[in-house]
Amino acid sequence: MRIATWNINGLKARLELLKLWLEERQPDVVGLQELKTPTAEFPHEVFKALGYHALVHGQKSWNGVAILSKEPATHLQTGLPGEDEMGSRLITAMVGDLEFSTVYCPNGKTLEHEDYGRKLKWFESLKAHWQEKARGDHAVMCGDFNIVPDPKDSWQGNTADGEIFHTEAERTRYQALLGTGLIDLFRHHAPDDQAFSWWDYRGGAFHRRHGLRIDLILGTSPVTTRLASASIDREYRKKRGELTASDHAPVIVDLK
DNA sequence: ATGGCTCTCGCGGAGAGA
Repeated sequence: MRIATWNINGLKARLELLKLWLEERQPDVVGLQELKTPTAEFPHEVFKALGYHALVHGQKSWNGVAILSKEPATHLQTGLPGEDEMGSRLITAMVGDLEFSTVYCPNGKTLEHEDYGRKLKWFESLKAHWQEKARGDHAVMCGDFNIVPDPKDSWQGNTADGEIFHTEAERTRYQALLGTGLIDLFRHHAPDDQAFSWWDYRGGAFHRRHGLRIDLILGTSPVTTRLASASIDREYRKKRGELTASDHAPVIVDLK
């Protein structure tokens, strides 16, 4: 079973590249973030033609998440309880025996901005939500977490510690989420690799390897026993002909 | 030291992203 997460930075802008990627990589389940599209405008027929069902929690202009799956999924949760004012950032479904949740975590903007405190609170809500719900043994939470888990996950290494995305306060909340029983599957598979999932559009960051690993697939312990491989699909961070890329690459995990 | 690019909305230029 192939699962994946991808912040596509606008569904309409990325639709043709997303279709190419689905056809080439053939994931069984995908969490998408930053649709920037209202739920009612989601083009279900485009994905149906490629063999995918979709569950969508959209919004005009910003945010928005969706789950694509080859087999029909059973919807479990739309939106993070108590955090509606933060926008459309969570959707969860059962796909076969796997509980699959995808999240678009708040950015926070700057340490001084009021959104930073809201980001920290949102993570506390996410942890509480994940902890209080009864979970199946096999559960995955994937998405754009907007936190660099470890200095190794930043091109700047530990020199970025203390900056937004790299603060103790953010990392403490991320660790608390893991404390509910989640494991970073890429890191579990490749303990020593430095690999990034996001590169700034500006300044040739991608080619200079100035990136961050902020797009993660977390899984419960039973999921790690099924882990066959984990990778970041850098090829799809590249422009393809006239098709522009997102600033995020897809992350892919294969389960036995 | 700063901004460097791309997206959305909507028709000019601003806000957001990370």
